[in-house]
Amino acid sequence: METKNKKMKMMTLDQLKDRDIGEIGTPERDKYEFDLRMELLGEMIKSVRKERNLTQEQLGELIGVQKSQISKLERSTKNVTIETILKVFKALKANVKFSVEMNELEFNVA
Amino acid sequence: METKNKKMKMMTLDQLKDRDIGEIGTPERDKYEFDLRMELLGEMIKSVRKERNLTQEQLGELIGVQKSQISKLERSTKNVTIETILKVFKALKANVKFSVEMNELEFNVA
DNA sequence: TAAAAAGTTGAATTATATGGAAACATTTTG
DNA sequence: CAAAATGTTTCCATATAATTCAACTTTTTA
Repeated sequence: METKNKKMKMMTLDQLKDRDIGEIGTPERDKYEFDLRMELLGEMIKSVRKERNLTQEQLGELIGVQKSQISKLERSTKNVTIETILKVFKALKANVKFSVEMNELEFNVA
Repeated sequence: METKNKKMKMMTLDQLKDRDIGEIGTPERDKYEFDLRMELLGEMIKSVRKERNLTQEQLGELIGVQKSQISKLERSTKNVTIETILKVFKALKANVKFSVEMNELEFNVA
C-alpha cells in the first residue's frame, strides 16, 4: 500500500490517464475525462489524508461532517463543488492550486 | 480596457489578493479567501472569453446556456461545480489545471 | 479468530448550483 | 444622441451536491 501510494505520487496525471483510460484521442478518453478528474480528486484526498495519518472520521471532525461524507468524497465519481474541495484540503493543510492555461499564457489562481 | 486586461494577466494571484483584500494573516483575508477565488475564477472566464473575442451570448451558445448564465458565472460570488468550470474552459479551448500541494510534494491533477 | 476500528453504501433530506425568461442597465456605434 | 449590442439582475423551476443516519463490509489488532 505504501508502495502503491508512492508510485501514484510519482506518476503524472497523463500517465494515470494513459494507464486508466487509453491514449489521447480515443472517444473513451474524452468521455471519461471528467469522471477521471473526480476519481483522482478522491484519490488525492485519500492520499493526503493518509499522509496526515487521519481516519475518515477524524477528517470529518475537522470539517464538521460524518465519516460517510468523507468516504463519498474519496470514492465518488460524482461532481463536486469548489467550496467542498477547498474545505477538505484546507483541513488537510494542503494547498489547492488552480490554473487556466491558454496558448502560451498562463494565469494562476491559487 | 486592453491595458487593464494585460495588467491583470501579469499579476500573480498573490498580488491580486494583497491589493484587493489585504495582507496574509488578516482575518479579512481568510474570510474572503473563497469568495476571492470565485471572483477570480469569474475574472478568468471573462479574460479568456475576451481573448477569444466572444460575447457572453456567443460563449453561451457554445455551451448551450443563456448569456445570463455566463454573466452569473463571470461575476457571481457564488460557488461553482467542477463540471461547470471544465465545461466553460473547454468551450474556450483553455486548459484547466488543478493541483494539490502538501509540503514539498505536489500532485498534479490536470 | 473475535472484537474493534475503519470504511462503504443506500435511502432520505436539505441546501444550493444550474438554468431560462424577461426586464433592466450599460456600453458601443452609426 | 438614438439604436443596437452587450451585459446584469431578479424571479422562478429543476437538478443535483452535500449531508446524516444506520446498517453493512472490510481491515486491523490484541
